[in-house]
Amino acid sequence: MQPNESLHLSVDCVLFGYDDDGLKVLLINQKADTYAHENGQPMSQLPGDLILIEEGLDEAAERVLYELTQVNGVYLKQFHAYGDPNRVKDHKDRAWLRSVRTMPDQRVVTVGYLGLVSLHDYDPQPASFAGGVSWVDVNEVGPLAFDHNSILSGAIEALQTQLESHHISFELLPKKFTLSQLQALYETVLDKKFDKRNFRKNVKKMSHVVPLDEKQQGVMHKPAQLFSFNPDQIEHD
Amino acid sequence: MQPNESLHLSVDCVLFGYDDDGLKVLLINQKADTYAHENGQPMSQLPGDLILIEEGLDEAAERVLYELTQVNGVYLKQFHAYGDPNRVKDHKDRAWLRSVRTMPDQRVVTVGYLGLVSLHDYDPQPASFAGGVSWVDVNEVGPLAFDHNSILSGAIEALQTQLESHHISFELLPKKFTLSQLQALYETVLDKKFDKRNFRKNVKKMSHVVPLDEKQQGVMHKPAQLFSFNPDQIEHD
DNA sequence: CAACCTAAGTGTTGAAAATACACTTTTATT
DNA sequence: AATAAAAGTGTATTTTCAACACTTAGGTTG
Repeated sequence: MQPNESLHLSVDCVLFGYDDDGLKVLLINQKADTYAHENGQPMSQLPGDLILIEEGLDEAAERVLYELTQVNGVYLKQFHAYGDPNRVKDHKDRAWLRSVRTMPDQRVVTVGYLGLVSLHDYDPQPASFAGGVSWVDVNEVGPLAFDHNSILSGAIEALQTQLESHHISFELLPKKFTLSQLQALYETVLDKKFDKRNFRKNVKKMSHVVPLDEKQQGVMHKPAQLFSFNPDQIEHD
Repeated sequence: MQPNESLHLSVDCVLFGYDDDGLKVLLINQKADTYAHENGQPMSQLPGDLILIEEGLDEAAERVLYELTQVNGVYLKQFHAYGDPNRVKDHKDRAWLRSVRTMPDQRVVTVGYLGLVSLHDYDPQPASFAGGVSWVDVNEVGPLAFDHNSILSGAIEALQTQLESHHISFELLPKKFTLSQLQALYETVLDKKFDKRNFRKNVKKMSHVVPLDEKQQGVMHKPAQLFSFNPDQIEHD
């Protein structure tokens, strides 16, 4: 048996929020005087924290997300573990770590969680106990703390591969949505265009997308049929 | 900041080995007097161990696999982290843990790695420092230590989803293989039948499967054309 | 209230891919 | 020379995918 030591384990949540404006990710902004870039810009990071000693991983991700965003019961799934021994040893991160951790030099392995919410009718007012919080367009995310840029990349990749296979698009849409919204979501996440008529043909084959007796209101064009997602109808392979 | 404590982190390797006989998984068998089921049968488990304090996750998986199997340089990829707080607290596992760990009551989170080898021309002579080692058909695996049955299930699922998308079938085949072998591999792993002619049509489209100037020898039927895998030819999406 | 603006909604056709299916060939063995 | 065993090969049909443009409904404007 080799020598070994304990280490810390954290979860980091990549919470994606979607609205007609695009795909956003929830970031925490620290105060500039405690945690900043070389140029003085305040540091941003993914919401994450150490797990408690008697807590499962999924449980920890749920708790951390709740503590930081007041959001409960959203789709949340593990996608990858990040364990580079130096991932929390970068100079830029040291001062802040010393200010919040009792053992700032301890190695930390983190498990990345992918979360999805609709910014429409499920608008979380993220309330962090430390620092501000903001939704940032995924294409406009600057340098983040630790290895959070890699974690974000990993999450985007996981989102893309799972979007089609795992029926998770609905987690990002309001409860009632139009087919155009669904198409726009696919186009945003997968970063490619779809043909409107072909797209709608495919949706008609999905038994879990059900038309409602209701139309869009207050738009200055032909109002669209509203649809909703029926989770009971998901056909499992 | 919540109270928190350190914990242990391990890697567990699900090393799949394939030959004409089917898909196998490498298990470690403990001695019956130190680690056994209620009925006295010796306990089996996946090869895994605690990671060292200055070691990355991939690095740890490689090392642990090497120490237990003498196999180096095989395909090895993280697929899931398992962190149930009670995953090493089961009665059946306690005695053994106490015999090998300095802190047997410490919580252990483990990261599962999926490994692939060909049992043909890459036959590892697994040499474990503790207990025997054996290849077991994936359909004949009995109850394992800890939560290793779940980990194995997770690995099989990951293998199935990645087989087609990640060009990993070749990790399981000998360097030179026939199309019938390739087809049998697909049928075994995905547990479904393919039509011979259609299967071969699809393979012809894969530019990374290249025919050799060589035929099978010593078989009492028409000898098959041999193929090999050219890693340079993989078309990346 | 008529003209206009905007996005919704709708079918067909040709190309490509997937499926279903059975006989001939080559080698080793007897 | 006959036999056994798996290798190897082509075509016709069905299904899926891809490309493409006009009409409709409601709101706003003049």
